[in-house]
Amino acid sequence: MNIVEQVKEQLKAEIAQAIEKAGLAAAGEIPAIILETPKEKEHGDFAANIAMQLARIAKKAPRAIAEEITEHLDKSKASIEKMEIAGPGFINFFLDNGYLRELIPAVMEADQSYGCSEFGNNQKVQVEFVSANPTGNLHLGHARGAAVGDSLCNILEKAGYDVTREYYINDAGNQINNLAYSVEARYFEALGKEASMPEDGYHGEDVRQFGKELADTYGDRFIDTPEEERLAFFREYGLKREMEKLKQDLHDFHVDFDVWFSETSLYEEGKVEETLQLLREKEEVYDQDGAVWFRSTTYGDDKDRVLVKSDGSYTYLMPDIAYHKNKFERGFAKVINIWGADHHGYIPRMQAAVQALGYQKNQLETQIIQMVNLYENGERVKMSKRTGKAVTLRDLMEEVGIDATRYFFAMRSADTHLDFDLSLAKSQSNENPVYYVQYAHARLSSIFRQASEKGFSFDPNADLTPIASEKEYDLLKKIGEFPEAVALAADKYAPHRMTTYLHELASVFHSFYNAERVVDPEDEKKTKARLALVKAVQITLRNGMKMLGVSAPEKM
RNA sequence: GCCCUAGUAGCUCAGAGGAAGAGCAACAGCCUCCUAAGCUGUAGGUCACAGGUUCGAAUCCUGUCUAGGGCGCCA
Repeated sequence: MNIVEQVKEQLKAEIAQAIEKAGLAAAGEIPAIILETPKEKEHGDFAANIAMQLARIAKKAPRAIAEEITEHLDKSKASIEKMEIAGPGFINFFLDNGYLRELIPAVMEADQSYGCSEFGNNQKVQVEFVSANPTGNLHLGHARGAAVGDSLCNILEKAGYDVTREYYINDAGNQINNLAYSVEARYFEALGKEASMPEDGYHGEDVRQFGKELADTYGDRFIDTPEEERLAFFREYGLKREMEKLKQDLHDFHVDFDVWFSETSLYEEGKVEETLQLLREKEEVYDQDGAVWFRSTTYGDDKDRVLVKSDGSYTYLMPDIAYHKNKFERGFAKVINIWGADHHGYIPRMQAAVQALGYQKNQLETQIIQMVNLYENGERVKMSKRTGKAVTLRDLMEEVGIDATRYFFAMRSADTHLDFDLSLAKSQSNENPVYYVQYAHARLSSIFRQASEKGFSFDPNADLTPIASEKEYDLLKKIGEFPEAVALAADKYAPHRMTTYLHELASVFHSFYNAERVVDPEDEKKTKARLALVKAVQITLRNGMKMLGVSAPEKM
């Protein structure tokens, strides 16, 4: 708990005591006291709505209650400077903000771990995200999922969870057979032979490239090999190359996984069969029309779902249930899936499956990444997956850059449709929100360069008493909110709360920067104190940007 | 038809019981001074609509309208 939270707790305790002393309510009747940080400056440093909440218990008008609370409050104990009753019965507290200075050494001490909290109690959490089929390039939707997923993982880690990042490789289904056929077709094509793409083939440039590679390396060697053998080779080759590409693209996007989980491994280890057997024993499945059905309606799904088709093969759901069983067996208290919007109808059946396996419904959390529409110069950019004509993650990184792409995706709540404005993201101007935050960091760095040029050395033990202006306190308040902001973002699975926070922090800093001078050769004492303050800002900003996978430039 | 998302300033979006918010765009100012990719100020709103719950609703409930998406023995 940092000093801001301590002061808040103290103030809450004093309010509770005042309520008792005034005889407004007995100790057991007092509702949880909430202190808000008002948006408006005129509403003080903290505001309490307790008087309104007590209206019914005390059977008095809220403003009268507020009056009595303030009369019985021990101002000396909670560094209260002034109290005002406002609106329907808010009590606005104006504090002596000197205590905020204590944040500076605390932030410097914590350094890279500033922002961490015990919120997650070291609970084991698994986040599965991206998990795109290894059959082509990562497109816009995957890019959004990667940015949101990775940022969420960083946030969860900072909030005190033990996080595993996982990618589920769909390397067992039909789509891999189609990949093999597609590679084959491109291979023949590269050799100048007649070749036709399968109905559901993959038309991407990458697959064409693989065909060329194979033709260059092996010549016409595969033309006479038996089809089965040839396809097996192409399948392996295609999968290997696709995975290399995926990993590289994601890595370059600053997204790395702890576990790459192969669907095939579930089959090889008999996990799929084992899971089906378990469901049968638990009488969660039944046979009908030659197929095996999962009674998902027991757990609120619209209809029962087929697990084994009448031709004996599994549906997609079956290995996926086995996969989730495996997740929980690895000891994760919570499993978070980040899925594309096209999977959203799939949530109820997966939740049903988790319950059928004997786990709690809320142990599985599914976040949906909504659709991304691309705009350029005000025009909607049309994309077609079939022809492989789609904007890829790689395109975005090259055209827009990693920082802007990651920031843009992290900026909006994930479960709403996103209009991605390419022109805006590419523009090197103040219209682009990512620069606002980065510029703040560059300015901070510049201050330290200037300071050292002018002979000031940064002193972590500087006397901080010169820090006393409103702008400085505003900065410190914002810095003090950081761990709470991280924990809240973790609690709501909402990375976009971090971009909001960083924007606010940058804004308070820019405002301070314009109003006050840090490096002042005339006043060494003040300069040293402010350098320490500004160092705390820099640490906070940098930690936040790192969570979003955005770089913190020294110069711009 | 059923289910999910959304509808808040001109535009893009936060806010999810407590005092209507940000960025961009518009308008008016600010660089002899640590980076003007910045700052300061002005203007801009029936929070889609109608009911309900509450001391209090953009926020919760019910219904309606509009937009997008999902509803396979595909993955």
